Amino acid sequence: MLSERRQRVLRALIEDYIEFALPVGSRTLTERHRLGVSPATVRNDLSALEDAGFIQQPHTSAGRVPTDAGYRTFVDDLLSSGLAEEERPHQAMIDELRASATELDALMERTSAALARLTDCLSVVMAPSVLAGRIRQITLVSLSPWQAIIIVVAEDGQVVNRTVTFTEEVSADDLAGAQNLLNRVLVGQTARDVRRALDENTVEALRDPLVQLIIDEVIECLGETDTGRAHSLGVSSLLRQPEFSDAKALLPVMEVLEDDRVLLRTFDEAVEEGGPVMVRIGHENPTSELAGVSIVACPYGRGESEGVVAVIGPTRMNYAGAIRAVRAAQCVLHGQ
Amino acid sequence: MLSERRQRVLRALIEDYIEFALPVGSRTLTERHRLGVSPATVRNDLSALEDAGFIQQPHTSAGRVPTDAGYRTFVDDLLSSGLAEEERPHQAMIDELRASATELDALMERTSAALARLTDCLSVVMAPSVLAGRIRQITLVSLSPWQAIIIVVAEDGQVVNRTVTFTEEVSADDLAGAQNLLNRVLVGQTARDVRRALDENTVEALRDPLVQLIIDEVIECLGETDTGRAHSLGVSSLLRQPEFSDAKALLPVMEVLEDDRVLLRTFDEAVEEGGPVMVRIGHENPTSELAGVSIVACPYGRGESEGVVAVIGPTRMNYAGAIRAVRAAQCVLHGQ
DNA sequence: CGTTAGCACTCTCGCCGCCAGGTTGCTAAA
DNA sequence: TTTAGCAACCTGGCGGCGAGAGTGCTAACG
Repeated sequence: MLSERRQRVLRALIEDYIEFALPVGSRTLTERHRLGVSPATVRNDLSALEDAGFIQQPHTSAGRVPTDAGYRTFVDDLLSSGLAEEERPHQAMIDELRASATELDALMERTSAALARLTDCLSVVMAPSVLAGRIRQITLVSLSPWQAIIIVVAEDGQVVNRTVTFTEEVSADDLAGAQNLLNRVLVGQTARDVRRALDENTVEALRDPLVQLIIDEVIECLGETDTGRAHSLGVSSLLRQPEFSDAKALLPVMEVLEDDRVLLRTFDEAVEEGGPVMVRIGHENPTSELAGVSIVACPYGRGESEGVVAVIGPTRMNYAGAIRAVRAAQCVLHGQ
Repeated sequence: MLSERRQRVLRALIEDYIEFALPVGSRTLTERHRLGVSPATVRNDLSALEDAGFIQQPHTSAGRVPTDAGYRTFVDDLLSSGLAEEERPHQAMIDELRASATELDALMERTSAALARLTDCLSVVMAPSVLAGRIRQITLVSLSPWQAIIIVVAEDGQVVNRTVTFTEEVSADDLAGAQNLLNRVLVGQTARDVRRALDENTVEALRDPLVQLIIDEVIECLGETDTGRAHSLGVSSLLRQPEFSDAKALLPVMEVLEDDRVLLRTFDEAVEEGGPVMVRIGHENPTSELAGVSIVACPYGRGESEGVVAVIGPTRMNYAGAIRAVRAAQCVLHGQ
C-alpha cells in the first residue's frame, strides 16, 4: 500500500532521526540520501506518510519525527530482511565474555555492562527461572542448633541458598538424615514437581515435619530467585541520550525498573512469544510509564528454564544495533 | 570563634535550605525562626558567615546557600550532640526487615529499598568481605567430568559459588576425595590464611594439582565477591531531587556508581575510620565526580568481616534523617 | 498523472529590553 | 551592638522582534 519510494523516504527519515535526534525536513532528506527526486516531491511523500500515521510534526513548520507506528514498520522490515540470518556479530566480545565466566552472576553482570556500552541503552539481564529447572543436589549446612543453610544446586549449575530457622533444636545427625532424604526424593525433580508431590501427600518420607519445613523453604527459595536475580546497568548511558536530559522523562522509567514487577511481566511475554527477539516500541509497552521507551528483549535458554536479556532505550534507539547486540548477549548466555 | 547566635543563624539557614532547596535571605530567616533579632542584624551575621566560608550567595542579591564547610559544621554538631545516643529510630521497620530475612542477598536488597524510600536518596548496601571471614564448609558438585561447582559457606553464613573447569576428566571419587581434603584443611581458615599456606607450600596435602586448582578458585571466588556483591536502589529518589532535575548533574554520579571502584575505596575508608558513621560532604569525596553529592556510610559487622551500608544524595540532603536511617539499616544487618 | 519550481505562510528559537520582586550593603540613629 | 531606612543590584518572567527552517499550495512541465 506504500509506494516503494515512500518506504525509502520513511526509512531514510527514521535513520536520520535516530542519528541526529532532530526533526527531519524534506530538504535535508534529499541532501543526505540519494532519493533521486526533489524536495517538493519528498514533501508530498512526507504528507502522505503523516496521513498514514507513520510520522508527525512536533509543530507546524518543523521537520518530521517518526511515530511509534513508523518505528514499527521500520523494525518489522529490519527483522524480516537479512538481519535475522546475518552472521554472528560481536564474535570477539562473545568469546571474551564467555571465557571470563566462572559464575552465572558474574557473567550476567559483565554481559549487561557490555550490552549497555554497546547500545548506549540501559540493559537488563535476568537469570533463568530456577523453578522450571531440575534439582541436582541439596546441601544442608548447620549454623547453630536452630539454624541451617539450605543450598540447592540446579541442573543447569545455578546455586541458590536460604537460611532456615527451626522451632526446636536439630542435631547434626538429624540434619544429615534430612539431607540424605531430601536428595533421595528431590533430585531430578523441578520445584513444581515437588510442590505437587507435597500437595498430594503421597510420598511417605515427606511427612516428617523437619523435612517439610525444609522443603517449604526450598520451594520458596527457588521461587524467590525467579524475581530476584536480575542485573541492570547503563543508567548513565540513558542519561546521555537527549530525550532523557530532563529528569522528568527518566523518572517514570526508573520507577518501573526499580519496582520490577512490570518489567517481569513484559519479559514473560518475551519468553512466551517465542520469537528470536521481542521489540516493544513506546506505547506498545504494557504501562504508560514505559510509553517513551522501547524494549528489545530476547530469551536465552539454559537447559529447560529460560532467562531474558534486554535493552531499554528511547524509542529513537538504534534498533538494528540493539537487536544485534542483544542476540550476541544471547549467545554469550545461551551456552552455559 | 562563632558567636552562639551566629551558630543558630547558620543552623536555621541550613535547615531551611534543606527543606525548601532555595537560597535563604535574612527576612525569611527571621520570619521562620525565632531568632529574636531583626533582619538587619541577621544580615550582618550572614555577611560574617560568608566571610568565614560557611555560606555563599549564588549571585549578588540572592539569598545564601550553605557551602560544604557549612554543612560540615552542621553535621559535626549533629554528631556530637544528642543524636548519637538517641534511642533507636525506625524500630518497627528494623524488626519487620529482620523478620523478612531468609537470605543475605534478599535482606540487603530490601534494606536498600527501605533506605532509599526513607531518605529520598540513593542507597547502597555492600556485602561483608568474605575474604576476611572464616570458611565453614566447602562442597563440590560435579556438573560433568570436566566441570564442577565449588560452593563455599563462610562462618557468617554467606554462600558463594563458582564453576571450575578441569583440564582432564575428574572422577566422582576424586572429587569426593578433594572435598574431604579441602574441608579438613581449609575449614576455620580465612582466605588470607589459605593464601599464605599455599605460598609457604608447607602443607603436604595441598600439593595435589587438582586440589591446588580448586583452592585457587576458592580464593579467587572469595575475593571476587568482595567487589561483586552490592545492592543499590533509589535512582528514582535522586531524580526527584531538584539538584538532579538536569541529567548533566546526575551523569557523573551514575558513572562512578556503575564503575564501582571509586565507591569501594570510599567505603573502605568508612570501615577503616571506625567511627559509627562516616559523612563525606561534596568536595570531601575522593573524586570530582562526587563533588556534588554527600555520602553517609556506616560499616556493619557480621562476624569478623564488615560490610557497608550507605546513602548518597545531594549535599542538601537531610543529614539527621539520613544518619538515623543508615544506623537503623546497620541494626538490621548487624545481627545476623 | 506524477514531478517540479516558486512563493507566501507559519512556527520556533534566540535575543533584547523591561518590569517586578527580593536581597543586599551602607549609613545614620537608637 | 542593634536597628530602620534607603539606594543599588541581580534574577526571572513577559512580550516583541527578526532570522531561519519547513511546510502547503498553486501553477507549469514532461
